[in-house]
Amino acid sequence: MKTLKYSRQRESIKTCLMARHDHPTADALYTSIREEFPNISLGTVYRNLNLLVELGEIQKLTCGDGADHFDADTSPHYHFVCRNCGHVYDLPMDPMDSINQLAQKHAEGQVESHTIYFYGTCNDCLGNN
Amino acid sequence: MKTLKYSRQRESIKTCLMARHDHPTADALYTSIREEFPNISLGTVYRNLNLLVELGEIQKLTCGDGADHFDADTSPHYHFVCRNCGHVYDLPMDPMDSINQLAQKHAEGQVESHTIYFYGTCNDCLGNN
DNA sequence: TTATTTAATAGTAACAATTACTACTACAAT
DNA sequence: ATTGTAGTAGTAATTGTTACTATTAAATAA
Repeated sequence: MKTLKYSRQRESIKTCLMARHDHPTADALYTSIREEFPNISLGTVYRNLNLLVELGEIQKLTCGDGADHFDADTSPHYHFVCRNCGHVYDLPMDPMDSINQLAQKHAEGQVESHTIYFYGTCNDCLGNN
Repeated sequence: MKTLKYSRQRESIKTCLMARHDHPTADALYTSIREEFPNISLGTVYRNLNLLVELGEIQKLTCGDGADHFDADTSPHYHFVCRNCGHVYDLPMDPMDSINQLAQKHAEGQVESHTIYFYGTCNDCLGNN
């Protein structure tokens, strides 16, 4: 079995992700971490992000804009994606666990979880701010 | 303004997509279309799939497995994705339009639509079949 | 029908996001 | 200290997708 070994880079990746709430892509995170670790490798960022996802310490968001985004908040919650600027916002609404049962009635298999992405235009892009 | 011109390739792409219900990727569709058009180009498949999406004649599914999938059924409906084999199944359940209003209460912008993907293990992978 | 215009194509190159590889480094358990 | 192994930087390779270019073919007009 492989024992996990401490690394400053991984710590920094997680700390940095926890500090921001804009659900950055691997590349965006890479850019901000380079301020602290000027010669960190993009591969290191990807590898550790995936490792942290496997450990259940962060979660990956695939909202359909090409690149995956990452979120340090692992509690089940939904996201609102602006079709105009691509910004991803947390949606502080209760998770609807009941819809799994709803889906289960029609599914050809065992339903375990679900993801929801809401799409629209954010206040910034609407000029309401 | 650009007028749309008929092409056998596009027709075949749409016909082929309508004939199957396994939500193929562009590459999978490319493979089956090559039986009829042995020298069709993968770029042609991508270009026409995206064009058909823009025209609203098909829809694109981004279920998080890397490649986009395509669905000739444009009516709003949800999908069940097997985490084991990657298969994508239609979920014949009513669309829950009301959850847009729910999300709207907490969203920092104008909510227009949503997507839901249910994840789990399909009957084939469970051995229930 | 032929000629003309222009969208669509095949083939290939380019691209972006991500992963794999390799030699080297650093942690940690003898 | 030595040694085993996880982690790293740097780079190459892969994958999914889009862009480019010369050519083909569909629609329109003569």
